[in-house]
Amino acid sequence: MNKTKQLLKIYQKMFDALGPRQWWPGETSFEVVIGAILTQNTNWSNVEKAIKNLKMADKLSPEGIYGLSVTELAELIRPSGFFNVKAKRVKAFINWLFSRYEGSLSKMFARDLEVLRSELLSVKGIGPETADSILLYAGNMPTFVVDAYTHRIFSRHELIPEESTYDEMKSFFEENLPKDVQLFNEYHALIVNIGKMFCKPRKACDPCPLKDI
DNA sequence: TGCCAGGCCGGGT
DNA sequence: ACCCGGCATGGC
Repeated sequence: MNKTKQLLKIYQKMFDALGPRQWWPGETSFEVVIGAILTQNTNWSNVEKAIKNLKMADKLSPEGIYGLSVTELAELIRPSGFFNVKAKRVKAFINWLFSRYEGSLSKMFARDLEVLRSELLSVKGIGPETADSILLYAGNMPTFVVDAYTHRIFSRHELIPEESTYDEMKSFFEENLPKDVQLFNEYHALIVNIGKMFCKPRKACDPCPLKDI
């Protein structure tokens, strides 16, 4: 069986197990961008509290965050953990957004995918997963998001080498799947949800929906 | 009650 | 070019 068929079969199994995920949670693309930074190595429920704080303070906008000091921002996003570093990272992104795109996500997303991706990676605090999450889930651009669950699930099933790098895994999916935003969106969402439920660190995956691949 | 969560950076080797 | 410690809250 070729890799494309295999990847689509896995997708089907996950979809059959969970149904559509409707990702990313968030009312606006800006909320998705901020959530992408805040969720770095952090449980989503904690991020929700931080987002809620920003909303209650009426600061969940480029202008709102631009007007906050790093200290004030850190206090609002405290529940998301690593709040001091994340406050700097969010501010770094916002400052860059204003200097490069006049504070406009629409202008930012009007850019070519690969160009924008490398620009995002140049912002301190935005790494490959955060950049790809922003591009795919806030910008609807066809880039595949890789994360810890992707690595854990696919290496355990011996579909990729355990020592694979981020870019190697990203290429593996992009080269063997149709370049389809909706598919990339749903595929990653399913991986994360399957991972949360069945693929814990140093624990057996049973009962794993992908058992007999 | 430790372990884990949708990473990334910077310094040391 | 890797490897590792640091960053921190909240849920189970």
